[in-house]
Amino acid sequence: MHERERHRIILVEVSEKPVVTIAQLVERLGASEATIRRDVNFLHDAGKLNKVRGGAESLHPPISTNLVGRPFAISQTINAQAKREVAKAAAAMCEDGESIIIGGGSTAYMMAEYLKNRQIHVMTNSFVIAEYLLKNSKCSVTLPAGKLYREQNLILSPFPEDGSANFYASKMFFGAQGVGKLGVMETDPQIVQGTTRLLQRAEQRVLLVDSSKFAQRSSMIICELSELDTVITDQGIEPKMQKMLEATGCRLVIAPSTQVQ
Amino acid sequence: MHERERHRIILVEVSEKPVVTIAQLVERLGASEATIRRDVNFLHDAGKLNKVRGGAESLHPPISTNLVGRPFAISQTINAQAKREVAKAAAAMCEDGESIIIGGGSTAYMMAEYLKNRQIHVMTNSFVIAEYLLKNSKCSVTLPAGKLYREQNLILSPFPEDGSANFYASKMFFGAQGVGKLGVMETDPQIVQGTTRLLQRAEQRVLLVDSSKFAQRSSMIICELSELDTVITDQGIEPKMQKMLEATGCRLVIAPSTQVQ
DNA sequence: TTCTTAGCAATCATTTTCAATCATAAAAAT
DNA sequence: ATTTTTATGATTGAAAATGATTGCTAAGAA
Repeated sequence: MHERERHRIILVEVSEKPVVTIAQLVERLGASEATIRRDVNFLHDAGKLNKVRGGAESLHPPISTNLVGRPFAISQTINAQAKREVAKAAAAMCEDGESIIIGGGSTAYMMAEYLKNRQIHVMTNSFVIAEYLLKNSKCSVTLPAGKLYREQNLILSPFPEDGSANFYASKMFFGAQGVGKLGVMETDPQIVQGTTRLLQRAEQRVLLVDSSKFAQRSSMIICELSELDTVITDQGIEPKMQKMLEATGCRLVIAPSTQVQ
Repeated sequence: MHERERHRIILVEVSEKPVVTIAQLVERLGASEATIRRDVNFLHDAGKLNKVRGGAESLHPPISTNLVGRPFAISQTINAQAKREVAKAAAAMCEDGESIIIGGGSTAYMMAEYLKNRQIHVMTNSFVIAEYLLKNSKCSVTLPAGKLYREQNLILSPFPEDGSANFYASKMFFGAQGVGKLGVMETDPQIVQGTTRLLQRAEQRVLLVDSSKFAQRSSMIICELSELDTVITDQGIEPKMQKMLEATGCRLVIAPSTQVQ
């Protein structure tokens, strides 16, 4: 196996687990311990991962270890690296002093990490985002009214007068279950309702989806593609899908890869 | 198991339970007692958790503070104990399936601990109560809309349409800065506004104050004593104050002392 | 109070991990 | 074809982590 190939696999392993041991990597890659150590040292020097005694860990350790909803905890780990790149690009679109809305979804959640050292007015219906920003940032945080759903970690309300009507944001960032020609899709009708209500409070709508979401379909449409201002995704997006998005008139941002190719 | 992995798991355990013992962690992690102690010491030095005799507890305002062996002033300790007794008596007033509102204040906050194993519909403008109930109980949790204030850990909104209008509760439990002949008092006008708005959504109003609050005064009146249905306090209340309260027609509950004499 | 037990830090032996070194094999350059 | 460079694997002494033991202290019970 080639050196680059090993590096690539090591980074994937590291981004998916909080920590991998040298022994695990030896097993996974079939190389000697010495080689793995050299690889880990190299990637560490290159700033691609964090070396710890006994193995390596991600540069971005899971920000909230005390996640409540299992489904949420799981969805956070798949495609973690791509999601992080997307989230980083999204955070870069914000300026200090700006007012933004962040919706649910694990990609949007990762934005919180990149807003840590910023001063932004954030409205969110995601309880974990609120919790993280409250404890780790200087951002001001505003919540809509509603019931707290454990599985999705979202605040949702069946009533239209949920207090979000007084909020205005220049941008809203949100994730989704799937994206197709017909629009942006979610599974739960309550999530759709909560998201669309927030969407009306924002001037620009920015969709955050890792490229795997273009293959996903779901049952309920949040909004049409033409209603979006920007879509941020990772480099895995197919040219066909890229063309389709651009045809709808929305700006497509492909987050730069932070991985070794 | 890897060191980082242990640290991560310990932090999860600590954030999920009010207090976790060394023995529990030994069991959970399969490492020796010495190692666990070293880990706990490390995390303590790193400021990630609070070390207590026999184990570790969360850094964030632990609902159940270990009374023994704390360098707090004795009066403070007694106050905490009194608050806990009051909170326990308050929780005993609730029945499963009931809808209640819990306001801010440290006494009300302690109620959360006693609602852990209950099934109650709770609306609260206290972020920490919401967080605790979401993670540790089966209660359903509903929030009003508003901005999150870090110092008070409260959700407050200047707008009347904050989403609480659709909620109804049989009882509202709330604390206060001080209590006098003129009524229940608080310092911050925003807190007064938020509390009074919630008070209107409840059938019965239950005030939770440890007896030291009868000596306190403050600048803004939340409501008059005659508007209260019940006042719960501890055994430290003076007979004079007791008479005054009973004269207003509200029920006075003196929480039984749980302290060993 | 005094006694008993549980918790804790310090110590030491053992095991694991690590970086440096060397030797070999593969690849590249001459 | 030969030399040079590079990558890999094995070895080794040092450093770090772990687990068991011990003596001490604090908490709780009698």
